[in-house]
Amino acid sequence: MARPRNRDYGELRRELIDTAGRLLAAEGPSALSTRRVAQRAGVSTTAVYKLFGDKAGLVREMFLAGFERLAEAFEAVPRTGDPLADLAALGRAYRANALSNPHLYELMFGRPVPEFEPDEEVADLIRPTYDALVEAVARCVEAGVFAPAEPEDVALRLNGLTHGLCSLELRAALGSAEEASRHWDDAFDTMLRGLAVHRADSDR
Amino acid sequence: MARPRNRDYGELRRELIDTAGRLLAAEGPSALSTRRVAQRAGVSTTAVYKLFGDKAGLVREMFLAGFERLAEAFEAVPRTGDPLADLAALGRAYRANALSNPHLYELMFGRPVPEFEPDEEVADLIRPTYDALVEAVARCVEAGVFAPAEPEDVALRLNGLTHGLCSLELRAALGSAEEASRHWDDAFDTMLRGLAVHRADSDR
DNA sequence: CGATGTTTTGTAACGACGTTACGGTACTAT
DNA sequence: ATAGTACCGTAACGTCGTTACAAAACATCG
Repeated sequence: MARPRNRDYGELRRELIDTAGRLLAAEGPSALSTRRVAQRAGVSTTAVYKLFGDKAGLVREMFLAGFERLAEAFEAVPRTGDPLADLAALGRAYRANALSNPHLYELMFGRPVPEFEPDEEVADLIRPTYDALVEAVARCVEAGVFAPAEPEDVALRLNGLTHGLCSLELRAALGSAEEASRHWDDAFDTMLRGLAVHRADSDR
Repeated sequence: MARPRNRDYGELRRELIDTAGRLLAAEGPSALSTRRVAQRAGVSTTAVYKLFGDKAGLVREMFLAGFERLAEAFEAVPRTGDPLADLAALGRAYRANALSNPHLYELMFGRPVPEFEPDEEVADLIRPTYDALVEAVARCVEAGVFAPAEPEDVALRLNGLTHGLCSLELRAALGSAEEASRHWDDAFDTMLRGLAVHRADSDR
């Protein structure tokens, strides 16, 4: 004697997340309000709270959607016989993803929305994406392209550099697109040269 | 027939900026409201608007105060005969400044307050601090410690890495303080080795 | 089919925010 | 003393996140 069956909310969920993403991209973080998202999707604000609990819940889903996109971009990177080239391709994929979803990137790796802070569960969902990087580094070490080192440590260094460059580029601190590409290439060259096995080490 | 003399507002300005900084550090970006800042300083919200125009004006001053602190930290780094050591010391000063003023750092290099975006004038005030880095790099190149390169380009690479590492550490992604220090040292070692003149280049 | 009880949802409200209009207060120059 | 201007606090407007409440929708049971 009740109404136990919930309707399928998957569609509305996706629609709201999508709407929120477009709103964020179009008008920036200050436009991302539950009211406006609901209004754009043609539902009441209550619906948002029913589905996501609060604004942080909505932002959390956007956050996860962003990581899904990044994971897809990583999976699209082929695994060739050249581990160094694969690693560089991962870096390019990371950069391209950041540039084509700047606001989502800020959401994922900046701190623009004070309502939401990633928790333990979210961290677990993110880890596999990071592991792809670690694994690419491990292949470089195994192939003898890199000097022996802990892949996790090297991945962290590369991640630091990559995130820093993304951050600078999104702030337009890398100049034009061509200049930026040059900076990326140079920075990666430098870092990879530092990681490589070089004769000087064995000479001393 | 008037009241032309303006009182000296310097004190109240500093007090408000300071109060806002402490509020930001204590309770995060969401607590940074003109109302609360004014209340803490014991004045009316109108005073804030009188002195800073709007909230963005206040945030702008906080932003500049943060850069002043960073500039002071940079100036405290001595200029020894070892340009490489000086460069590393600059990196450590940057890191220490970020860690001791995390919210201010977010304000300066993240994007937590959507109300304020640095303009041209602010960029000019910041440049000298960045130039200190460029100059330190130039000394390394001149001394023959680094392979010949444009100091601006190399500085950008180092800035990218440094900012990326700060960003990761502020997100607690670098582990304990000791682990983080090790990561910093390793990352800088790697990058600096990549920038150094090494025998392998001339051997080929 | 209709009654029932739960789920869903829109309306309206609360408190806090940024911002500003307004009116009173304080003070200087005459 | 008075007039006129700078200053400042109060209160308001619109918007925000969030929630209480009541109406509506609907699956189950008689």
